[in-house]
Amino acid sequence: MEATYDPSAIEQRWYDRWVDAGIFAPEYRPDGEPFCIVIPPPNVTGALHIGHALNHTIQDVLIRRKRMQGYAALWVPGTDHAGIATQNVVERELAVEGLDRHELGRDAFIEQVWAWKRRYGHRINEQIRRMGSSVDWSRERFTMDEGLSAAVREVFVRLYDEGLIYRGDRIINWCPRCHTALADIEVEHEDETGELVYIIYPFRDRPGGITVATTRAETMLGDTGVAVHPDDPRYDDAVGEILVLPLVGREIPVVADELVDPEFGTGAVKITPAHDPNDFEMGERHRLEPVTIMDEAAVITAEGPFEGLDRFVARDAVKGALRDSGALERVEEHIHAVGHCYRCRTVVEPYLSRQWFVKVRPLTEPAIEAVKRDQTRFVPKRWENSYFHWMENLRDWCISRQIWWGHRIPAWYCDECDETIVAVDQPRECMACGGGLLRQDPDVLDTWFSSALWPFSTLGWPEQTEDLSRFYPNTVMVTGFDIIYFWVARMMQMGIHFMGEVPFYDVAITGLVRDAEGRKMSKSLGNSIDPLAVAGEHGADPLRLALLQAASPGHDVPLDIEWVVAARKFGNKLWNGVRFGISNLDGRVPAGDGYPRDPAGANAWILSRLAETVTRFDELCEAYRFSDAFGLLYNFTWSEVFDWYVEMTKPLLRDPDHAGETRETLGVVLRDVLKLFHPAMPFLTEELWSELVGEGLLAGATWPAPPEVARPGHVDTLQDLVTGVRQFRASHGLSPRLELTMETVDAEGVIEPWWHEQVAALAGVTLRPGSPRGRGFTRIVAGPVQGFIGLEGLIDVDAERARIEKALAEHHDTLARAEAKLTNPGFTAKAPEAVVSKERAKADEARALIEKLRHQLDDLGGE
RNA sequence: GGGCCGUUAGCUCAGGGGGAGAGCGCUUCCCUGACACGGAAGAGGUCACUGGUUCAAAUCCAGUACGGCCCACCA
Repeated sequence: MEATYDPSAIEQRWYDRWVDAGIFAPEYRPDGEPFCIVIPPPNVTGALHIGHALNHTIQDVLIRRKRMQGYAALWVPGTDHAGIATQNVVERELAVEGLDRHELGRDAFIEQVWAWKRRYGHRINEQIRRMGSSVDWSRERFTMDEGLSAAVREVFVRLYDEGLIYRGDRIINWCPRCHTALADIEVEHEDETGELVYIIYPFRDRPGGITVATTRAETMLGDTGVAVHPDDPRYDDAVGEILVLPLVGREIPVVADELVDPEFGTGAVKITPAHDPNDFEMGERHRLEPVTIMDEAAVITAEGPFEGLDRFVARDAVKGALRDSGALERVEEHIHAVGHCYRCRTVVEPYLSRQWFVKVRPLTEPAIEAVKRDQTRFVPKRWENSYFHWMENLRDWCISRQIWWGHRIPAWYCDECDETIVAVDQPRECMACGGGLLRQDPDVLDTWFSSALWPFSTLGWPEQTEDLSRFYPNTVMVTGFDIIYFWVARMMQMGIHFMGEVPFYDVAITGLVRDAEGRKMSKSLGNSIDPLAVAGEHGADPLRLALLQAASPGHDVPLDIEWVVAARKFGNKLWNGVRFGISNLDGRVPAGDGYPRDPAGANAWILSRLAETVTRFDELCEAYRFSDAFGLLYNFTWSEVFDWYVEMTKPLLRDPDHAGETRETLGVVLRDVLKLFHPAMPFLTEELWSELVGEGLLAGATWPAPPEVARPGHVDTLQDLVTGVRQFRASHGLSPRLELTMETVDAEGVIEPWWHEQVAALAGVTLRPGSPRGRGFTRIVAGPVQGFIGLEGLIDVDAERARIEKALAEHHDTLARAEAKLTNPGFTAKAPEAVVSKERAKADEARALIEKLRHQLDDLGGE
C-alpha cells in the first residue's frame, strides 16, 4: 500500500463490483424489513449540482447503513422531465441555430427534446455513479416513461370523474415570455419601485369625477367599472353614477364592494376584470364585462393609438396621453411586490384564459391531518408550521401549461357536438354524438403534477405490483425546504388520496448549499460549484464527508473547499491507520461480528469506547443528525483510536503476553471503524476493507454490534500520567527525547507491569517506585497515583512556581464558587440532591487539588 | 402586512437551568518505524442588548437591535 491516500486511484474500481454483486437491490436482503427512499428526481437536462450532492449523500448514508443493518433497502433512482425548464433549454439551443419551435412543429420539437434527454439523462446517471450513490438501477424511472405517463393519465381521469379537476375561464398567472399559465406558487414576488398613477375619471352626468390610483396604467384601457367601499362616506353619492373612461370614452359604472380598502390611494379602485384577479371577482359580482386588451405576449390589442405596443411601452404612452388630456392627477413613487416567472424571471401578467384546475380543498384536509397525527413527521419539526400555513391557504391549482414538453392533457373535444371527453386512452369517437372528429387538448400538465405521484408511480402504480405493496409508504423523503410546497405538499395530497396512506413516514429537510457569498447555488444563477470537479480534485468520499459534517438538519450549508481538504486529510489518516494495522496483524481480520473475549487494559478501554460510540452514533443517525453523528465518529477515530489506542498497541504488540489479544482487538476496532464510516466514505472504506478483511464486500457487510465492555478506570490514570509528563515537558521546553525518571507512589496498586513500556513510549519516562527525599521535584497527580520528577538541572524553578501558582488560583476560584453555592441556604434547600452532592464533590476535589498543589510548591523548594 | 429562524472562540457551527464545546485556523515544540495530508502542548469567548422568573440564566419569559428566510390579491 502507498503511504498516501489517493482518492482518484481507488474511486474508479468499486462501483461496478457493488452493482454486479446485486448489493443495491433490495433482493440482496430477501428477508429484510423494507426500507425505501425514492430519489427527488433531478431535472433530466441538468447537471448534478452541489445541492444534489448533499441530498444524495444523505440518502446514501441512510440507505447504506440500513442495508448493512439487514433491511431490504431500496433507493429508486430517476429523473424528471421538468417541462418548462427543459423546453426553455432546448429552445435556446435551437435559437443558436436560428430555429424556432413553431417552425419545427410540435412533433419534431418533442423529438428534439427526447434527443436531448437521451444525451443528458445518461450524463446525470454517470454523475450519480461517480458520487457513489447506491441506487437500484434496475428500477430506474423517468417521469415521462410509459408507466409513469399511464399513472398520470389515470390520476387525471379519476380526479376528473370525482369532480376534483375542472376546466374554467379564470384569471391566472401568465408568463408572456414562456407563453404559458403558471401556478400561484410558480410566481416569485419581489419588491420593486414603481409608480402609483392617479387618474381622474369624470362623471358623465355631472361635473367632477373620481380619482383612482393604479400601478399598471395601461390596464385602464380595459376598465369596465370603478369600485368604492360601501361604507366610505366620501363616495356615498357616487355609487350608481356613470363615469367616462378617459382616452377610451367607455361609460362605466361606480359600484360598491367590500373588497376595496378605503385606506389605500383615493379609496376608489378601477376595475379591469380581464387583467386582475380581484377585479375579475368584482366584475363577476357586479356583472361588469371583462375586456381583454393584451395578447399572450403582453402586447396591447385594444384598438387605438396603443395597439401593438408592449405592455411597458404602453404604460408610459398611456400615462403621457392622460397627462396631455388633463386626466392625470399626479404620479407617486410606489414600492410594491411584482410577480416574476420562476423559470425565466419575466414579469408575470394576470391573464384571463381557459385552464384546467385541481380543486385542492378535499385533498389538503387529509394531508394536514396526517401530519398533525404524526403519520408523517418533518425533521426538523418546525417546518410543519410552514406546511400547515401553506396548505390551509391554498387556492385551486392551475395545472395546464401552454407548452409542448410534458404529459398531454387526456381530454378530447368533439368538433361536431362540442363534447369534452376525458379518458386514459384516446377515444375512437365522440361518446355523445359518435362523431370522429376529436381534437386532443393541446396543453400539457404542470411538471409537478407527475412529481406529486412519484412515491407510488415509481413503484408501478396503478398496477398492484409487489414493489408497491412492499415499499409504499416510502420510509423517508430527503429534500430541500425550498420545495416543500411545490412537491412535498402535493405528494402528501396525491399519496393519501390514491393510496389511502401517507407517501412517506419521515420528511428529512436539508438546508441549501450556499456559495462563498452566502448565495443559493442554482443552475439558473450559474454560480454552482460542480461537485464532479471537486470529486475529481479531492475525491468523492472527502466531498461526501465534508457535506455531512457541514449539514445540520434544516440548516444552510456554506461550502468551503477547506472542509473538503480537511476531510481528505482524515481519509489519509484512516488510510495510514489501517495500513499500520495490516502490517502488524498476522492475518486477515474476520468480516463478521466477532469480538475479543474478556479484554483487558487498553484493549478493554478501546472496546468499551467503541461500544459507546456505536450506540451514540446510531442514535444520532436515527434522528437525522448526520453532522453530529460523523463529528462524533471523526473524533473517536482520530483522537481515541489513532492518537491513543494505536500508540498504546505499539509496546503491547511487542509483548508476548499481550500481542495476541491486542492484534485481535486492533483488527476488530479498525474493521468496525471502516464499517461505521462506510455510509459516508464508501470507496475508501471498501478499498481498505479489501486489504484488511479481504473477504466479501464491505457494502454488503453487517453493521457493527460490539458488546458492552466495562470501562477500565485505570487506563484513564495511565493517560493522565502520560499527559502530565507531556505538559511538564512542554511548559519547560524540555526535549521529547530527554529521558526522564519518575518515582511513583501507588497507594491503590493500580500500576500494572505493562504500563512501564507505555509511559516509556508515550512520555519518555521510566517509572520507579518510591518518593523523593527533600525538595526540588515536581509532582504529577493522576487519579490515585502520584509521580515525582526531580528538577535538578532540568528547569527554571521560578517558571515552575509561576505555573503552579496559576493552577492554584484556578482551583481556588472553583472552590470559592462551589462554597458560595453550598453556604447559600436557598441552594441547599431547593436544588435537587444530585446537584447539591455534585457541588460538594466539586468542592472536595478542588480542596484536594489545592492541597496537592501546595505540596508541589513546597516540593519545589527555594525561597 | 403576516409568519419562521438566527445572533456562542478569528471562521463554520453544536449545546442548552447547576463546571463555556467541536472542527478548521492560530502559537510553540517535534520529520519518534502507519501517517508532516502527521504528533505533542497551548492561546483564544461578560454565549447580541435590556429587563424579568429562579437558590441558580449562555440556557426559560418579555422586549430591543441587527441579520436571514418564507408567505401575501394594498389596486
